[in-house]
Parts: sequence; C-alpha cells; structure tokens
Amino acid sequence: MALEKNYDPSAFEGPLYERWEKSGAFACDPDSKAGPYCIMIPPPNVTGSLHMGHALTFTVQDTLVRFKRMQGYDVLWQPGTDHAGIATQMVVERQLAQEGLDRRSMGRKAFLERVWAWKEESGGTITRQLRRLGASLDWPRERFTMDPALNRAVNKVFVQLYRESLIYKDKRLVNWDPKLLTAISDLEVEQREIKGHLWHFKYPVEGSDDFIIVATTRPETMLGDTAVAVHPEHPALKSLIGKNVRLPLVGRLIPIVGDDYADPEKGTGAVKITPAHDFNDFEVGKRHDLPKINIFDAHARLNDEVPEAFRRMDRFEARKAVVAAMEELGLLDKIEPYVHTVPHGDRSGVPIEPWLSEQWYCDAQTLAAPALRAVEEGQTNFVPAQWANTYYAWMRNIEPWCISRQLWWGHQIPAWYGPDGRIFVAHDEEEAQKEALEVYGKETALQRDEDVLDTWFSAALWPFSTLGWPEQTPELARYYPTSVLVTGFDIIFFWVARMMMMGLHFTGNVPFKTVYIHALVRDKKGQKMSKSKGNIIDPLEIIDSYGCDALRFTFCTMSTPGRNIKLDVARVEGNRNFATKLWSAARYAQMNDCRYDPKFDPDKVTQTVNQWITRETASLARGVSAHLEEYRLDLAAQEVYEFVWHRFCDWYLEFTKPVRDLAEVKACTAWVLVQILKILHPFMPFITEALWEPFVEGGSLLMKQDWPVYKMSARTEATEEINKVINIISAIRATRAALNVPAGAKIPLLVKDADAQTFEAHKELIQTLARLDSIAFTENVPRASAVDVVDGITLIMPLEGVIDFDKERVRLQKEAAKWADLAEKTAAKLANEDFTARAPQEVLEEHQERLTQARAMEEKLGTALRALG
RNA sequence: GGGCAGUUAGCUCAGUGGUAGAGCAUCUCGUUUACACCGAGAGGGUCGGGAGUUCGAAACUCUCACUGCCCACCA
Repeated sequence: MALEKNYDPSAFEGPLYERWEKSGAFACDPDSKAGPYCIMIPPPNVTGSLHMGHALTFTVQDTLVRFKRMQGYDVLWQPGTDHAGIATQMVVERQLAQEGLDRRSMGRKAFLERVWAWKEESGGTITRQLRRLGASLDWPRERFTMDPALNRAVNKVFVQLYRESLIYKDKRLVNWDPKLLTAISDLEVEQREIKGHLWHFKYPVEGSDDFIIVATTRPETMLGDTAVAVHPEHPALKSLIGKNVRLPLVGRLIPIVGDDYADPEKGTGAVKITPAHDFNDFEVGKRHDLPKINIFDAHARLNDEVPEAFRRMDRFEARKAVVAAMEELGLLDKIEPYVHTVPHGDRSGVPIEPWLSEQWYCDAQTLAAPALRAVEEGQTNFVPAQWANTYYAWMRNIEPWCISRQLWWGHQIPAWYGPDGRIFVAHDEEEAQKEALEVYGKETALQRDEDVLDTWFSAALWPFSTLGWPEQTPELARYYPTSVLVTGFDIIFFWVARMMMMGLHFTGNVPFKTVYIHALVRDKKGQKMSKSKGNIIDPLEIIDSYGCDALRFTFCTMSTPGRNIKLDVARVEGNRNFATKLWSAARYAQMNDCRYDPKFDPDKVTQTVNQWITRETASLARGVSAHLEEYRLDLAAQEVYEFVWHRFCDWYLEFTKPVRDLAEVKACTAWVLVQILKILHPFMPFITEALWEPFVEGGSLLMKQDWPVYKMSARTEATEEINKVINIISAIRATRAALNVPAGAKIPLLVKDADAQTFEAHKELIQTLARLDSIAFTENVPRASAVDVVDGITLIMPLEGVIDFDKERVRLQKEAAKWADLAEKTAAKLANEDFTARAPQEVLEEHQERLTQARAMEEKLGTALRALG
C-alpha cells in the first residue's frame, strides 16, 4: 500500500482508534506475569465535554500509559466519569426552567429520573471525545461514581466513619449558597474582590447622649446584632465596656463587650457583632454567650426576626432600606468607598451567606494525620516535589469538611430518622429498620435524610471503589496502590488530599505512589481560558484542523513542570509540520523499497553512516526513556523531534541518497524508521501506527510492540567521523552562502591539513551535499581563494572572479578575531594559578585543548588571510 | 499578611557550576525527483537589578524589583 503524498490525519485517526479498541489492546490483564502499572483517570463530569485542560491531562496520561505498556507492564488505565452533583443538577434545573418547570414541584423521584435521562443522553459525549484524543483507556472497565457498586462503597465508608465518630452531624455556621440553596465546603468558596462601601453607623449608648460608631460592609446584618465589641485596652472606648446600646431600627438592648477580636486599628475601633451571620462574630458570641439571631431564610431574605417593615426583603434590597432608615434617623455617620473581598459560591457566582444550619461533617483533621505522614515519609511522592508543600500547608490546617449538600443528584446520605429525631446510620433501609426495632421495640416508620453527599466524597474513594472495594477483588490486590496520579494543581485539595485520607483509612495503603502535577493550559497570552473572555480554544477544532498527534505533541513539548502552558495554535501548526515531515520521510523510504527486516542486526552494519545512525538511535531511545521515567515529557518530545528532523531527515537520508540502492542502507533506513515509530508512538500514536502498517508484514499493531532496548557495541569512531563530515559540509555551505556563490554552482575544493582518510571515505557525500565538482589535497593556500577552517582542516575554494575578496577578507578577519578572543580568554584562565591549582583535571585538559584549537584556528585563518593578499 | 512559582533572543521556552541553546518569527538564497506543511544559510541575548560564595555563576546563597498563582484576613 503506497502512502498518500500528503499527511492527512483525518483519514486514519478514527479507523485506527477503532482497530485498537476492537483488538483489545487497551485491556489490562490481571493474570499477566508482567508487573502492574495503573493510572486512575480523574473522572470528568459525565455530562461534560472535552476542554483543553482535559486534553492536556489525558494526553500526558496516555503518553505514560502507552510507554509503560510497550515496556511490558500490565497496564490498567481505569476509565470513568463523575456524577458532579452541583454542576449536573444545575444543568438539568436550567433545562427545566426553560420548560417552565422546577424540581420541587415535580418531586424528587421525577427529578432524578430526569437527571438520569440526561446522563444517558449526554454521558457518551466525553468518552467519545476521549477516543478522538487517542486515549487508550480500558473501556470495558468504565465506572461511574453513581454505579450501584460504587454507591455501596460510599455507604460502607459513611457508616464506618460514623461509627468511628469521624462523621457527625452539627449545627453551626456554614457557607450557604442562597441561589443553589445548599451548603458548600470551604473549598467551593471563592474570594472575589469587590468595590463596595464602608458604612459608619451611630449606635446610641444607653443612659447617655453618646453614640458608639461602628463600621460595616453589610448594613443589613445589623438587624441581627447582639453586641458591640471593643478592644479591652482601647484607650477611648474601653470605658464603655459593660454598658448597653439601643440597637437602632430594632430597639433591642445589646451589650458592649470587651474582646481581643476588636482591632483598635480597624474601622472605628468598635465592631458590631452578628453571631448568626459572620464566622468571626460567631466565635465572639460563643465567648460572651450572646444570643444568635438568624435573620435570613434560605434565600437570604429577611425573616420574621426583624421589624415588620423589613420582612421578606432580599439581602441587597434590605441593605438599601437599612441605610435609608438609618440616615433618616440621623444615625448614618458616613459612607466610605471600600474595596474588600467577598466570598462567592464557585458554581453559583453569588455571595455566600454564613448561615446557621444543621449539616453532616467529616473529621478531616483526624483523617489527615496519616495522610500527612505518608507524604512526609515518602510513601507518596509529589512531582515536582514543591507541591508537597501546598499539600502540607492545607492538611496541617485542615477544617472539618462539610459533606452534606441540599441537592437531590448524588449519593443520598445513608441516615434515617425516627419520629423522635433519633438517627440511624446504616448500609441500607433494612439495616436501619432493624436497629430501630431494637431501640423502639416495634416497627417504626423512619424518614431518610434528604441530603446527598458532596461529589468529592465519592471521588475520594475512586482509586479503590473502581477496583471493586469493599470486595477483596484480584484487581484491588493487583493494581492498588496505583502507580501514579496525574492531575493539575487546582484539585490537590479537592481530590488528591481526600483520596489520600480515605485510601489510607480504608485500605491501610496510599492510593498512589506518585502524584504528578502538570501545568494548567492558558491562552497564548497566559490568561485563563474562559467563555466570558472569549479566548477558549476547542481541542476538537484543533484536532480537526491539525490532527490529534499535533495537539498531543504540542502538549508534551510544552509541559515543563512548574510552568503554565501558553497554548499558541502556531505551535500546533509547527508540530503538524513535524508530522508531515515524518510522513514524507516514510514515503521516501517506501519509494526506495526500504523494508523492515526483523532479522536486521544494527550492531553488524558495516557502513560508517549506518554505524553512526544506529548508535544515535540507541542513544535517542535511552534518552527518551530516562526523560519519561522522570516525567519530563517536554525533554523527551524535544529529543525525538530533534532526532527525526535534524539527524534522520536532514543528514542520514541525505547522506544515503547517493547509495540508496545498497541493501544495507535500505535495511538500515527501514530499521531506523521503525525505531522512530516505536519511540514516537506514546507521543503521536496515530501517525506512528499508520506508518507502521506499510513497513511490517502481518498486520500487527505498533502499540503492542516492545519498547526498544538495544545491545549494541559503541561505535564512537563512526560518530566522530560523521560529525567531522557534517562540520565540513556545514562550513562549506556557510562559506558559499556568505559569499553568494549560486546554490546551483558546483565548485572545486582544495583541502589542507586534512586526514586523507575522511575525505577518501566520504568523498561522494561531501561532494554531493556541499555541491562540489572536485576535491583535491594541497600543501599551500593558493591566492585568491575563499577559505574556512574546521576541526583543524583548511577548506579552500578557489573562486577568483566569482567572489568579492574585500567581503571575504572582512569575513575572515571577523572569524579570526572570534578565535583570537577565545584563545586569549582561555589562556588568561590557564595563567591563573588559582584556576590551575583548583579546577579538576578534566576541566584543565579541556581548556588546554580549547586553547590549542583556538590558536590553530587563529593561525590557519591568518594564513588564509595572507594568501588572500 | 503567609506561601509557591516565574523573570534567558522579537515571541514561547530548554539549559543547575566550566566557550549562552531550541522552536516559532525575521532576513538572504534556493522549485537538487520524500517533503515549499520544504531545503541551505544569517542576524539577534550585559541570562530582571544588586551583593555574596567560588579558580570559575544563567545556574548556588542573600537581597530588591516585577509578574502569575495559592492560602488566610478584611469593621
């Protein structure tokens, strides 16, 4: 089958993926004798679609997985999707709203049916898109976080943690999202900078005509104030401690308390205390035993605790009303513009409300201790290592994790309530009923907790729940702990930390040995991609335009640890060109009848160029392996790029053109090409697989081939010789270009001080690639010639009448000056006794050699200049 | 306020103690039968500033500046 002239990825990417998948090449083999290697996919939102962040992380994972598979490991890359509680529920609720429906009126059961239907409808999108990316996931093992089996794992974990008192119910202030009407965890709160105001209110002090002035960014909360705090040592205000103020608008008498929390430097030095609506005030309230007056309903509208005029008002409406009312009373002291940060729900985008409610909590502090130790002791390593600091910082100051959500889509909390409010936490209703029977002594109707768990709760179990836990499955025994977790730093807290906690607690083992944290994808200016900025680049459009391999290779070359990836389509285009180059080289090989011979022994080649390229190939394979082991995909990819384009195409194929009919050249060309396909496969799976087919017999798959490891004797003399030839040709080309010798013109070459052997052996090569019509040896530099010196050899091009000798003189002088400068610098260094006494021997030798060489160059160029006349 | 990164050619980035590199862009030349999504060549950098360690610093230490991000606080 002859290769098409042009590289057209769209012609083969789809069919090849199908072939891989059908062949079972993605499947792990738990019975295999090979060692296990396992990566758990960070499950994307089941109803989501592929964005650049996905494309990056899955490219990295697929590259690692394909490499390991070729190395002979039994690889499990576990696929799956996440139910993504809030995100998915929001999407469906938005759909309902368009139909004029809402979930509460349709009821829980009907709503959940609707969400499941949506999941069935859109759930295949992301997995189809993953296939377009070439992701070699073990699809028959696909899991979903709400699978019945995974739900059993969730219940088991919940029940056990409850019985260990590591999960409990508590009434306290939570981050309440008044739009989504659910509690959220600290991590789901996003601080946003807001240009607001600072209102100064005068509160009348009881029994005097004095006022105490408090400043606030949230005037509406004053309706729930139960104290004013001042610092116990505040010089001007401490005398007021113990007195009361009459809370305006409300008329309530509230105390002035002394508390360290009141910072004399801030605001007016006195601070209003609203224990039910501010986290700090809540603490102050506890210290002084203040009442907590909840003035908001779930929608953050004022409730019946406030004066009638304000009831039912939305919080922002109430703000205006309170300010207006205070102003009317003459109690508004002043208003200042004020920039401050306000907590917002990361999903809803509305300011969150600290709100008193009863929620389920997980004692993260207790669970964090072993998880911290595991990283400190190196059972789990972060790559790059500095991310461990981020992990430590958060884990050492971890707060209780609010795990309940007032949603319907998710794992419903396995807790049932008796008529007296008694809680029965059980694996299922039957078990709960049994417990209730013992307690009440009779059949009793139980009511299940309405709430569901935070999405990240089930995600935290992913590394073992997908492997069948709590059953002791062969998969669990074999693939857990997994080899590496690949993810972005943005979810170290959300996910990595929680998997560590749950994994250690329930399996006694870390969930992964390595956490590889990669960059985030930005636009080419380094800005976050977002819909509102309009700078989103769709990976599928890129794949359509340039092919999947070009996109993948771009991610690989740019995934330097510790840096963001500024994605510029120009880079993708450049890598598409690289793919084209490879395609074209393969086509050339095919046209010249280069067939891969499995019996070809690279160690036995006799021609110098073949000895050279086979050793270079071996060195490439070693380099790429080493870089991949260290997660330096960037360096690995760059090394292949350099080899394929600049060594194999630019030099080897050109070198062998004059002798392309020789059997050894044909076999060697095919061999190198096949090695390139193998080494490049993890990075560019499609083009390499497509090119594999025409070069080997028997319909095998490249992705199932062994990663190349060679036993080859060193051939350093071949490398040296070829490098010398390359230098000679490059020098002649540069001289020709500098002197405007027409590219088509063939010129004679005289050489001086050269070992005849190099020129004899590679005469044809040098003549062809440097476009010479003859090569001859000489003892003297003839007059009126262009000259260059390389590796001690003087190259002379008698070009009288062709070139401008003034120009040539300037060029040579510049060149000579460069070498003289180096010689001088090196000589000065060698004259420094501190240097000669302290530098290591090999560095000294290197400098000696450099000096000799620089002096020789200087001298030979001098000779050439003199000959120029 | 605390922390972590980054600062190297016009742009995007490699380079962790011994003569400053690549890709893209730019310029010159070139349709030599794999490739113009190409080939050959060239220009371009006081490695953010300062100090220190060292025979020797882009690299190590300190310090300053700027950029980005994370965490916390904000009356």
